[in-house]
Amino acid sequence: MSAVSVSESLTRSVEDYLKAIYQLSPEGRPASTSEIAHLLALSPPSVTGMVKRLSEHGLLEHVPYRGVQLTEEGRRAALRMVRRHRLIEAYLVEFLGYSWDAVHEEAERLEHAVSDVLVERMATALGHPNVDPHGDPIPSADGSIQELACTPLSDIPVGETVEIHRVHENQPENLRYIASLGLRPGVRVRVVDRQPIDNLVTVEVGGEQHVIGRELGHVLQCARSGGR
Amino acid sequence: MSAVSVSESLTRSVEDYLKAIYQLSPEGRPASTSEIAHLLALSPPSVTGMVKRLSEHGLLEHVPYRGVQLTEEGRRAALRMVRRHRLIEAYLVEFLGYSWDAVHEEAERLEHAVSDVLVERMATALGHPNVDPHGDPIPSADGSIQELACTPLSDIPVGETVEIHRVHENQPENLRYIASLGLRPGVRVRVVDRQPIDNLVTVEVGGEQHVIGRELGHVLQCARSGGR
DNA sequence: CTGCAATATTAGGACGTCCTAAATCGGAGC
DNA sequence: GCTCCGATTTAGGACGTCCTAATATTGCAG
Repeated sequence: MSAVSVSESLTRSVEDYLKAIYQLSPEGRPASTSEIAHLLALSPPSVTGMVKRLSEHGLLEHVPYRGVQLTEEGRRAALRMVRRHRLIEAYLVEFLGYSWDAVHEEAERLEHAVSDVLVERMATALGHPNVDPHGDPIPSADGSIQELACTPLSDIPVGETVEIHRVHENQPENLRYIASLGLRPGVRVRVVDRQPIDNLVTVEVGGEQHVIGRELGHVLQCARSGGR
Repeated sequence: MSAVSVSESLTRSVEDYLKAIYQLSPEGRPASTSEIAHLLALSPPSVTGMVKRLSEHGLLEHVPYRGVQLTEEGRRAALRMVRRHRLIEAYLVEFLGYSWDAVHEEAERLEHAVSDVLVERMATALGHPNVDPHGDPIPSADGSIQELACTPLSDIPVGETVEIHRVHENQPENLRYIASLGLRPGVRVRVVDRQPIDNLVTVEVGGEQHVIGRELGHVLQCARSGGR
């Protein structure tokens, strides 16, 4: 009844809404109008209006004043966009010399323009990677995604050594700063100190020590279990 | 006064109109409303309306009932799209395993989504080619283009041997047929016969003979000068 | 339990793009 | 030189997306 219609060519706006709602709650918890509006840089009334249209099309469910949830069909469409976005990012870094701070903006436009065929060609050229340059998992073509358990660096106890898995940041400037500290997915860091106020964490990475603030501490998502 | 404004982010539709008008008359002869409407698969009134808007923005000049011509600014914007389109086609064929009949549709969408940076990265990866997979010249980044003199195969006299330079066709089905005859840019063919009625031309290519009709005879653009 | 602040929705409007139907123009043939 | 057909433009309207201003709801604080 709904399986095919995902590919009935959604507009660019619709694709953005679905991806935003998915990103606000991958688990399916309702997302609020204002969260969506903030993420998409739109006014709340615009979101209310679009949400109404999308729920009529069966892509999400809207309980007025209570938020929206993707339907199964909406979730499929959203994951399709996430897959495109992350594969495009990976491709640009691998084959076209992009740095990780520049790929987001480019992918944000390309994800609406590439065909399924092109996406799969890129995936093949890349050897079907599981993660993008920021460590975010790439959903498979059939819509499954494996979110691996991560802990924000802010929550790692002093003395522990962890591996950075994901860097949850899109702003180019911030990404360049993070890279300048030697922090990127796959790097191991040791928490050597924590200040009780402001939750400042001192980490050792590649022989250097850096102080990490609250925001960056949540951007850096780590795997705690020492074993690879 | 107008040099910068080309990059003031034109909409997808506007980009399509400019490219269409350029393609209808690279030399700058006026293009008619109905020609444009036909090429873009729109109704003539839609074209009239858009043309009015574009001429107010200084991208073209419209003399009512007499057709439209691109301004210098409009021509620059159009050539930018042509460059993107043809480089994307070349890239898809070279690096992502596309065949020449599949690239047009993909490039038609991507040309609106890629950044200037990405276009230049692709050009670099390709070694700054002069022509796309159909033999069409790729405008340079500064907007110059070298159209080389071509003669339709239909106009080649019997007995002459020529090299195919360009294949003026977008339809995948037709392109596959053309390829199946061994006809593509760079191939040499000899005209062995011509029927006076219907202008059917018999050519020899790769040891085989094929009869070429009027339409295909104009699709195949050849270099007459025997040299190289 | 009531009232207020925060959040969400409705009302009303703009803009870009497209359409069909109706009017108008321009040139070819008489 | 007039007439008429085809090309073009004007008129009027739909749709998707967005906005601001005004209204409604929710839930918390007192």
